[in-house]
Amino acid sequence: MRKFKVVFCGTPDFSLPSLELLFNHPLIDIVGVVTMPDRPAGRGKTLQSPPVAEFAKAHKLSLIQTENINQEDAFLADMTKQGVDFFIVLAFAQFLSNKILDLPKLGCFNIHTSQLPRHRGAAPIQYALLSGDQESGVSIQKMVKKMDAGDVAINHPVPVHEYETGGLLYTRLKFACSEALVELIDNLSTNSVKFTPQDESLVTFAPTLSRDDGKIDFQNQTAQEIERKSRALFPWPGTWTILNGKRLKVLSLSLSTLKANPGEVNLNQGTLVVGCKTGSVRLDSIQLEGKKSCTDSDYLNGLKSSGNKFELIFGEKI
RNA sequence: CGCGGGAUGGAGCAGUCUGGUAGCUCGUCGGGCUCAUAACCCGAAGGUCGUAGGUUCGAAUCCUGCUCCCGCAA
Repeated sequence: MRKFKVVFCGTPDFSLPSLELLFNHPLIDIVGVVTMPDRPAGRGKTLQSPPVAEFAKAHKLSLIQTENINQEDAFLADMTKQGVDFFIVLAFAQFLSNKILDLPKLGCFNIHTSQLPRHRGAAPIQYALLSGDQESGVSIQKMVKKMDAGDVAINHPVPVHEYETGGLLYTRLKFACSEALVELIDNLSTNSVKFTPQDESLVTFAPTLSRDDGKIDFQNQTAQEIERKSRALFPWPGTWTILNGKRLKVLSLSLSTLKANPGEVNLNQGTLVVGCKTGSVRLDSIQLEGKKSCTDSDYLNGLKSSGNKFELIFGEKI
Protein backbone atom coordinates (compact mmCIF):
# COMPACT_ATOMS: atom_id res chain seq x y z
CA MET A 1 0.00 0.00 0.00
CA ARG A 2 1.11 3.51 -0.77
CA LYS A 3 2.32 5.55 2.18
CA PHE A 4 0.60 8.74 3.25
CA LYS A 5 2.76 11.81 2.92
CA VAL A 6 2.29 13.77 6.10
CA VAL A 7 3.34 17.11 7.54
CA PHE A 8 3.43 17.38 11.33
CA CYS A 9 2.94 20.71 13.13
CA GLY A 10 3.59 20.88 16.86
CA THR A 11 5.92 22.31 19.45
CA PRO A 12 6.10 21.01 23.03
CA ASP A 13 6.69 17.60 24.58
CA PHE A 14 2.97 17.03 24.33
CA SER A 15 3.33 16.54 20.60
CA LEU A 16 6.06 13.94 20.85
CA PRO A 17 4.21 10.63 21.33
CA SER A 18 2.07 11.40 18.30
CA LEU A 19 5.04 12.47 16.22
CA GLU A 20 6.85 9.34 17.30
CA LEU A 21 3.86 7.25 16.33
CA LEU A 22 3.80 8.79 12.87
CA PHE A 23 7.52 8.27 12.56
CA ASN A 24 7.17 4.56 13.26
CA HIS A 25 3.88 3.94 11.46
CA PRO A 26 4.30 1.75 8.37
CA LEU A 27 1.73 3.72 6.41
CA ILE A 28 3.21 7.13 7.16
CA ASP A 29 5.97 9.04 5.47
CA ILE A 30 6.75 12.28 7.29
CA VAL A 31 7.75 14.78 4.62
CA GLY A 32 7.90 17.83 6.86
CA VAL A 33 7.91 18.91 10.50
CA VAL A 34 6.89 22.44 11.43
CA THR A 35 7.56 23.98 14.80
CA MET A 36 8.21 27.26 16.57
CA PRO A 37 11.66 28.91 16.55
CA ASP A 38 14.16 28.38 19.37
CA ARG A 39 13.37 30.62 22.32
CA PRO A 40 15.31 31.97 25.27
CA ALA A 41 13.98 30.06 28.24
CA GLY A 42 14.73 29.21 31.82
CA ARG A 43 16.92 31.08 34.27
CA GLY A 44 19.61 32.97 32.46
CA LYS A 45 17.52 32.92 29.29
CA THR A 46 19.49 30.38 27.36
CA LEU A 47 18.22 29.53 23.90
CA GLN A 48 16.23 26.30 23.83
CA SER A 49 14.83 24.27 20.97
CA PRO A 50 11.26 23.01 21.14
CA PRO A 51 11.06 19.25 21.85
CA VAL A 52 9.57 18.64 18.43
CA ALA A 53 12.56 20.33 16.81
CA GLU A 54 14.90 18.13 18.84
CA PHE A 55 13.07 15.01 17.71
CA ALA A 56 13.11 16.06 14.08
CA LYS A 57 16.83 16.77 14.19
CA ALA A 58 17.60 13.51 15.97
CA HIS A 59 15.74 11.53 13.34
CA LYS A 60 16.85 13.61 10.39
CA LEU A 61 13.37 14.72 9.43
CA SER A 62 12.85 17.73 7.22
CA LEU A 63 12.34 20.53 9.73
CA ILE A 64 11.21 24.10 9.49
CA GLN A 65 11.09 26.44 12.49
CA THR A 66 8.99 29.52 11.97
CA GLU A 67 6.96 32.14 13.74
CA ASN A 68 4.30 32.01 11.03
CA ILE A 69 3.91 29.02 8.76
CA ASN A 70 1.54 30.94 6.51
CA GLN A 71 4.40 33.05 5.22
CA GLU A 72 6.76 30.20 4.39
CA ASP A 73 6.01 30.20 0.68
CA ALA A 74 9.00 28.14 -0.37
CA PHE A 75 8.11 25.40 2.10
CA LEU A 76 4.45 25.41 1.09
CA ALA A 77 5.33 25.27 -2.58
CA ASP A 78 7.58 22.31 -1.89
CA MET A 79 4.83 20.51 0.00
CA THR A 80 2.40 21.13 -2.82
CA LYS A 81 4.91 19.75 -5.27
CA GLN A 82 5.43 16.64 -3.17
CA GLY A 83 1.70 16.02 -3.03
CA VAL A 84 1.11 15.94 0.72
CA ASP A 85 -1.85 13.83 1.81
CA PHE A 86 -2.60 15.49 5.14
CA PHE A 87 -1.29 17.65 7.97
CA ILE A 88 -1.40 16.64 11.62
CA VAL A 89 -1.53 19.63 13.95
CA LEU A 90 -1.05 19.11 17.69
CA ALA A 91 -0.22 21.84 20.23
CA PHE A 92 1.12 24.11 17.57
CA ALA A 93 -0.06 27.56 18.69
CA GLN A 94 -0.39 28.96 15.18
CA PHE A 95 -3.42 29.47 12.97
CA LEU A 96 -3.38 27.99 9.50
CA SER A 97 -4.62 30.10 6.61
CA ASN A 98 -7.07 28.77 4.02
CA LYS A 99 -4.17 28.43 1.66
CA ILE A 100 -2.68 25.77 3.90
CA LEU A 101 -5.96 24.15 4.89
CA ASP A 102 -6.60 23.47 1.20
CA LEU A 103 -3.07 22.35 0.40
CA PRO A 104 -3.13 18.65 1.37
CA LYS A 105 -5.33 16.23 -0.54
CA LEU A 106 -7.16 14.96 2.54
CA GLY A 107 -7.07 18.16 4.56
CA CYS A 108 -5.51 19.22 7.84
CA PHE A 109 -6.32 17.34 11.00
CA ASN A 110 -6.05 18.84 14.46
CA ILE A 111 -5.76 16.69 17.55
CA HIS A 112 -7.64 18.38 20.37
CA THR A 113 -7.66 17.30 24.01
CA SER A 114 -11.34 17.40 24.77
CA GLN A 115 -14.47 15.92 23.30
CA LEU A 116 -15.47 18.67 20.93
CA PRO A 117 -17.56 20.79 20.84
CA ARG A 118 -16.82 21.05 24.55
CA HIS A 119 -13.77 23.15 25.55
CA ARG A 120 -12.69 24.68 22.30
CA GLY A 121 -9.46 26.61 22.70
CA ALA A 122 -5.98 26.43 24.12
CA ALA A 123 -6.52 24.97 27.59
CA PRO A 124 -9.13 22.19 27.36
CA ILE A 125 -7.36 19.96 29.86
CA GLN A 126 -7.44 22.49 32.68
CA TYR A 127 -10.99 23.54 31.87
CA ALA A 128 -12.21 19.96 32.05
CA LEU A 129 -10.98 19.80 35.64
CA LEU A 130 -12.12 23.32 36.50
CA SER A 131 -15.57 22.37 35.31
CA GLY A 132 -15.55 19.13 37.27
CA ASP A 133 -16.03 17.03 34.12
CA GLN A 134 -16.10 13.30 34.77
CA GLU A 135 -14.94 12.54 31.27
CA SER A 136 -12.34 14.17 29.10
CA GLY A 137 -11.04 12.88 25.82
CA VAL A 138 -9.32 13.44 22.53
CA SER A 139 -11.01 14.64 19.37
CA ILE A 140 -9.52 14.81 15.92
CA GLN A 141 -11.21 17.39 13.75
CA LYS A 142 -10.76 18.31 10.16
CA MET A 143 -9.60 21.86 10.45
CA VAL A 144 -11.55 24.81 9.14
CA LYS A 145 -10.82 28.51 9.40
CA LYS A 146 -12.74 28.84 12.66
CA MET A 147 -10.79 27.57 15.66
CA ASP A 148 -11.58 24.00 16.70
CA ALA A 149 -14.87 24.13 14.79
CA GLY A 150 -14.28 21.50 12.10
CA ASP A 151 -16.11 18.22 11.63
CA VAL A 152 -15.02 15.56 14.10
CA ALA A 153 -13.40 12.47 12.62
CA ILE A 154 -12.34 10.71 15.82
CA ASN A 155 -13.80 10.95 19.30
CA HIS A 156 -11.77 9.11 21.91
CA PRO A 157 -13.16 9.39 25.48
CA VAL A 158 -10.87 9.35 28.52
CA PRO A 159 -12.35 9.12 32.04
CA VAL A 160 -11.23 11.69 34.61
CA HIS A 161 -10.00 10.36 37.94
CA GLU A 162 -11.34 11.79 41.17
CA TYR A 163 -8.13 13.42 42.36
CA GLU A 164 -6.73 14.12 38.91
CA THR A 165 -4.44 17.09 38.47
CA GLY A 166 -3.86 19.01 35.28
CA GLY A 167 -0.40 17.49 35.01
CA LEU A 168 -1.66 13.94 35.36
CA LEU A 169 -4.42 14.37 32.82
CA TYR A 170 -1.96 16.15 30.52
CA THR A 171 0.33 13.14 30.58
CA ARG A 172 -2.47 10.63 30.07
CA LEU A 173 -3.96 12.61 27.20
CA LYS A 174 -0.54 13.00 25.62
CA PHE A 175 -0.58 9.28 24.96
CA ALA A 176 -4.30 9.14 24.28
CA CYS A 177 -3.59 11.50 21.38
CA SER A 178 -1.39 8.95 19.69
CA GLU A 179 -4.04 6.26 20.22
CA ALA A 180 -6.61 8.47 18.58
CA LEU A 181 -4.16 9.09 15.78
CA VAL A 182 -3.88 5.36 15.15
CA GLU A 183 -7.65 5.21 14.75
CA LEU A 184 -7.56 8.08 12.29
CA ILE A 185 -4.86 6.48 10.18
CA ASP A 186 -6.75 3.19 10.18
CA ASN A 187 -9.86 4.93 8.97
CA LEU A 188 -8.03 6.97 6.38
CA SER A 189 -6.30 3.92 5.00
CA THR A 190 -9.58 2.10 4.56
CA ASN A 191 -11.28 5.25 3.40
CA SER A 192 -13.88 4.90 6.13
CA VAL A 193 -13.59 8.17 8.04
CA LYS A 194 -16.93 9.39 9.37
CA PHE A 195 -17.17 13.13 9.86
CA THR A 196 -19.58 14.42 12.47
CA PRO A 197 -20.44 18.12 12.44
CA GLN A 198 -20.22 19.81 15.84
CA ASP A 199 -23.42 20.79 17.61
CA GLU A 200 -22.95 24.53 17.98
CA SER A 201 -25.38 24.69 20.89
CA LEU A 202 -23.00 22.61 23.00
CA VAL A 203 -19.89 24.68 22.38
CA THR A 204 -17.88 25.87 25.40
CA PHE A 205 -14.58 27.68 25.37
CA ALA A 206 -11.29 27.08 27.15
CA PRO A 207 -9.24 30.23 26.61
CA THR A 208 -5.51 30.40 27.22
CA LEU A 209 -4.54 30.47 30.88
CA SER A 210 -1.97 32.76 32.40
CA ARG A 211 -0.24 32.94 35.74
CA ASP A 212 -2.79 35.44 36.94
CA ASP A 213 -5.52 32.87 36.47
CA GLY A 214 -3.82 30.86 39.21
CA LYS A 215 -4.36 33.48 41.88
CA ILE A 216 -6.50 32.27 44.75
CA ASP A 217 -9.13 34.68 46.00
CA PHE A 218 -10.14 33.37 49.41
CA GLN A 219 -12.77 36.10 49.82
CA ASN A 220 -14.70 35.43 46.64
CA GLN A 221 -14.21 31.76 45.83
CA THR A 222 -15.71 28.80 47.63
CA ALA A 223 -13.56 26.06 49.08
CA GLN A 224 -14.73 23.68 46.38
CA GLU A 225 -13.91 26.10 43.58
CA ILE A 226 -10.46 26.65 45.01
CA GLU A 227 -9.86 22.94 45.43
CA ARG A 228 -10.79 22.24 41.82
CA LYS A 229 -8.67 25.11 40.65
CA SER A 230 -5.61 23.90 42.51
CA ARG A 231 -5.89 20.49 40.89
CA ALA A 232 -6.71 21.84 37.44
CA LEU A 233 -3.86 24.32 37.34
CA PHE A 234 -1.21 22.01 38.83
CA PRO A 235 1.60 22.14 37.92
CA TRP A 236 0.97 24.82 35.32
CA PRO A 237 0.26 27.70 35.67
CA GLY A 238 -0.04 26.77 39.34
CA THR A 239 -2.07 28.40 42.07
CA TRP A 240 -0.69 31.06 44.35
CA THR A 241 -1.60 33.79 46.75
CA ILE A 242 0.14 36.61 48.56
CA LEU A 243 1.20 35.91 52.16
CA ASN A 244 2.62 38.78 54.19
CA GLY A 245 3.51 40.59 50.99
CA LYS A 246 5.32 37.67 49.39
CA ARG A 247 4.24 35.31 46.68
CA LEU A 248 3.23 31.94 48.05
CA LYS A 249 2.81 29.08 45.64
CA VAL A 250 0.20 26.59 46.75
CA LEU A 251 1.27 23.26 45.33
CA SER A 252 -1.57 21.26 46.79
CA LEU A 253 -4.49 21.91 49.05
CA SER A 254 -7.48 19.99 50.32
CA LEU A 255 -10.92 20.71 51.70
CA SER A 256 -10.99 21.18 55.46
CA THR A 257 -13.73 20.94 58.05
CA LEU A 258 -12.16 23.53 60.35
CA LYS A 259 -13.86 26.91 60.64
CA ALA A 260 -12.26 30.17 59.57
CA ASN A 261 -13.49 33.48 58.26
CA PRO A 262 -12.73 34.22 54.59
CA GLY A 263 -9.04 35.00 54.20
CA GLU A 264 -8.26 34.23 57.84
CA VAL A 265 -6.30 31.29 59.17
CA ASN A 266 -7.02 28.50 61.62
CA LEU A 267 -3.90 26.81 62.96
CA ASN A 268 -5.55 24.69 65.60
CA GLN A 269 -4.24 21.36 64.45
CA GLY A 270 -0.78 22.45 63.48
CA THR A 271 -1.99 22.84 59.93
CA LEU A 272 -2.47 25.92 57.79
CA VAL A 273 -6.19 26.22 57.15
CA VAL A 274 -7.57 29.27 55.38
CA GLY A 275 -11.20 30.30 55.29
CA CYS A 276 -12.87 30.75 51.90
CA LYS A 277 -16.09 32.44 50.78
CA THR A 278 -17.75 29.29 52.04
CA GLY A 279 -15.88 26.46 53.77
CA SER A 280 -12.13 26.30 54.24
CA VAL A 281 -9.09 24.66 52.71
CA ARG A 282 -5.87 23.31 54.14
CA LEU A 283 -2.73 24.36 52.27
CA ASP A 284 -0.99 20.99 52.35
CA SER A 285 2.08 21.85 50.34
CA ILE A 286 3.35 25.37 49.87
CA GLN A 287 6.35 27.21 48.54
CA LEU A 288 7.41 30.70 49.48
CA GLU A 289 9.24 32.63 46.77
CA GLY A 290 12.92 31.77 46.73
CA LYS A 291 12.39 28.75 48.98
CA LYS A 292 11.86 25.09 48.45
CA SER A 293 8.43 23.58 48.76
CA CYS A 294 7.43 22.22 52.13
CA THR A 295 4.39 21.11 54.07
CA ASP A 296 2.25 23.57 55.96
CA SER A 297 3.41 22.04 59.26
CA ASP A 298 7.07 22.52 58.37
CA TYR A 299 6.39 26.12 57.51
CA LEU A 300 4.57 26.74 60.78
CA ASN A 301 7.38 25.05 62.74
CA GLY A 302 9.83 27.45 61.20
CA LEU A 303 7.71 30.42 62.19
CA LYS A 304 7.59 29.31 65.82
CA SER A 305 11.34 29.53 66.10
CA SER A 306 11.86 32.95 64.63
CA GLY A 307 9.89 34.88 67.23
CA ASN A 308 7.34 35.56 64.53
CA LYS A 309 4.08 36.99 65.78
CA PHE A 310 2.14 34.52 63.65
CA GLU A 311 0.65 37.29 61.65
CA LEU A 312 -0.37 35.56 58.49
CA ILE A 313 -2.06 38.01 56.17
CA PHE A 314 -3.31 36.77 52.84
CA GLY A 315 -4.10 38.71 49.74
CA GLU A 316 -2.15 41.88 50.35
CA LYS A 317 -0.39 43.40 47.39
CA ILE A 318 3.32 42.85 47.03
C1' C B 1 26.37 38.51 31.37
C1' G B 2 17.77 39.56 32.40
C1' C B 3 16.01 40.55 38.05
C1' G B 4 15.95 38.40 42.89
C1' G B 5 15.91 34.83 47.28
C1' G B 6 18.49 30.73 49.58
C1' A B 7 22.32 26.68 51.44
C1' U B 8 23.02 25.96 59.74
C1' G B 9 21.80 18.06 63.29
C1' G B 10 16.33 13.95 59.70
C1' A B 11 12.43 18.55 58.50
C1' G B 12 11.26 23.88 58.75
C1' C B 13 13.81 28.08 60.69
C1' A B 14 16.72 31.86 64.15
C1' G B 15 21.68 33.51 64.73
C1' U B 16 25.27 36.90 60.02
C1' C B 17 24.46 44.01 60.08
C1' U B 18 27.34 45.03 65.77
C1' G B 19 33.26 38.20 64.83
C1' G B 20 34.34 35.25 70.85
C1' U B 21 31.49 28.26 74.12
C1' A B 22 25.60 26.28 67.90
C1' G B 23 19.87 27.81 69.37
C1' C B 24 14.22 27.32 68.41
C1' U B 25 9.83 24.58 66.78
C1' C B 26 9.24 19.66 65.21
C1' G B 27 10.73 14.64 64.17
C1' U B 28 13.46 10.28 65.99
C1' C B 29 14.90 7.02 70.23
C1' G B 30 14.11 5.78 75.64
C1' G B 31 10.90 6.53 79.96
C1' G B 32 6.27 8.49 82.37
C1' C B 33 0.97 10.05 82.61
C1' U B 34 -3.85 9.12 80.12
C1' C B 35 -9.94 5.18 78.51
C1' A B 36 -7.88 8.03 74.61
C1' U B 37 -5.44 11.86 71.49
C1' A B 38 -3.09 16.39 66.62
C1' A B 39 -2.37 16.32 74.10
C1' C B 40 1.11 16.62 78.29
C1' C B 41 5.74 15.52 81.42
C1' C B 42 11.05 13.69 81.86
C1' G B 43 15.55 12.21 79.44
C1' A B 44 18.88 11.07 75.09
C1' A B 45 21.13 10.79 70.46
C1' G B 46 22.18 13.78 66.28
C1' G B 47 25.64 19.59 63.24
C1' U B 48 33.83 19.88 60.50
C1' C B 49 27.18 25.98 60.00
C1' G B 50 27.28 24.04 50.88
C1' U B 51 32.54 24.16 49.10
C1' A B 52 37.76 26.32 48.40
C1' G B 53 40.83 30.05 49.83
C1' G B 54 41.71 34.95 52.43
C1' U B 55 41.55 38.57 56.79
C1' U B 56 41.96 37.72 62.29
C1' C B 57 44.54 35.78 68.54
C1' G B 58 39.72 33.82 67.16
C1' A B 59 34.93 33.20 61.50
C1' A B 60 28.19 30.24 60.84
C1' U B 61 29.22 35.60 61.20
C1' C B 62 33.82 39.93 57.30
C1' C B 63 36.26 39.45 51.91
C1' U B 64 36.93 36.52 47.18
C1' G B 65 36.21 32.27 43.86
C1' C B 66 33.17 27.86 42.97
C1' U B 67 28.94 24.35 43.29
C1' C B 68 23.91 23.36 44.10
C1' C B 69 18.52 24.79 45.06
C1' C B 70 14.50 28.13 44.24
C1' G B 71 10.95 32.64 42.99
C1' C B 72 10.14 36.22 38.96
C1' A B 73 10.63 36.82 33.87
C1' A B 74 10.37 34.35 28.92
